[in-house]
Amino acid sequence: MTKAHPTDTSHDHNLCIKEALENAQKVCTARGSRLTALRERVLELVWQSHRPIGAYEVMANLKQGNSKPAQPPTVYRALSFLVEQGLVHKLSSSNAYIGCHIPDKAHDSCFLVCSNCQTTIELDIPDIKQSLAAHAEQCHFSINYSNIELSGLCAECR
Amino acid sequence: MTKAHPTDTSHDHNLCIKEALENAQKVCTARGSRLTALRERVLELVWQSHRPIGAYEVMANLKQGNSKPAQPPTVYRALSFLVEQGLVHKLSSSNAYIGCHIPDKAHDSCFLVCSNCQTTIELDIPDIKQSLAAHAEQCHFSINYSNIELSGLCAECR
DNA sequence: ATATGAAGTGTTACACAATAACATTGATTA
DNA sequence: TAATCAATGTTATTGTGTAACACTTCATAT
Ligand SMILES: [Zn+2]
Ligand SMILES: [Zn+2]
Ligand SMILES: [Zn+2]
Ligand SMILES: [Zn+2]
Repeated sequence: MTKAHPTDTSHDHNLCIKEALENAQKVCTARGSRLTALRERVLELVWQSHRPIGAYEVMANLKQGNSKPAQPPTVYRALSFLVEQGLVHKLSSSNAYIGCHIPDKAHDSCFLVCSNCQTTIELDIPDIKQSLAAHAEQCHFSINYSNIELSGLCAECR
Repeated sequence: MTKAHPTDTSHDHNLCIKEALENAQKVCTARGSRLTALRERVLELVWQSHRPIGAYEVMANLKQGNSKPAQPPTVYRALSFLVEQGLVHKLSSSNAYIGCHIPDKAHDSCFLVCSNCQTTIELDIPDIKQSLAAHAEQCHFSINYSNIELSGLCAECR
């Protein structure tokens, strides 16, 4: 059973959100970390769409919604927690956050960001990591973290 | 003749700077773009070391040196020009800039950033790009720009 | 040479992104 | 229950980047 791509506009996104929240609960329970109401709410907001969302946008949504309004430190702390737990990734080229769909699996992320609609797909590509490590080794360089962000056009937009 | 790696602390860095400035002149002349005194000075400051430098650090150095002090927009404009011309790359994960050593050659960059000393090596890895493009194509995604930043330990630091 | 327009730089003010420091609240445990 | 630590609230500040407009410099055409 293959999963629908986020670029498939007809997919049931409520299911994406539901799964993400369930996965988060599982992951946090397993690790003994606390997914508080605030953190869960922020995670839900990050999962609003398959486009990266900025910290201040999250904050604005908190204010609008039924949640209590929050200041920047509150939002950044929640986001930091989610990133630490691997539930959310940060895209440094746009200072924005996106939910991870495989938070229970250790992986090196590779993001495809559509330059037209911002829809973002996360790929887990072990072979690329191997290849990069080999190249790096030739410079006597050992990799321990990779940040790969590719921009282009998604299926819908091209 | 192989070139010394930036991580080789005994290399003649004045030569790096000299070559970078010469290359810049060539590239700009060939393209009919203007490498003004300010832009050249900023490029020289970026090439101060093989570590990425922030815009505000460049600005501070301009103030200290014999150059005229400059405001943020001035510095950012110069940096933007240099990035457009491919003379400098921006590392988004650290909001910092580093000189390109192959500005005359179209390439997709891959950066190895030492997490201990920040020394950064730029690799041109066409095969990785091919591989990434192939993976992306499976999601019906076409890549037109890649940002790859790897952190780890360089030869000196590990 | 002089006018004209475009490109580059100066200047001020502001917007957006992130964190420091400290107070308060809530959960856990002795 | 008291003590303790984790989480959140609050205020202020730092860091990063840009908008808008004035002024200067350079290239080109008359
Ligand atoms: Zn979805
Ligand atoms: Zn992920
Ligand atoms: Zn050097
Ligand atoms: Zn380069």
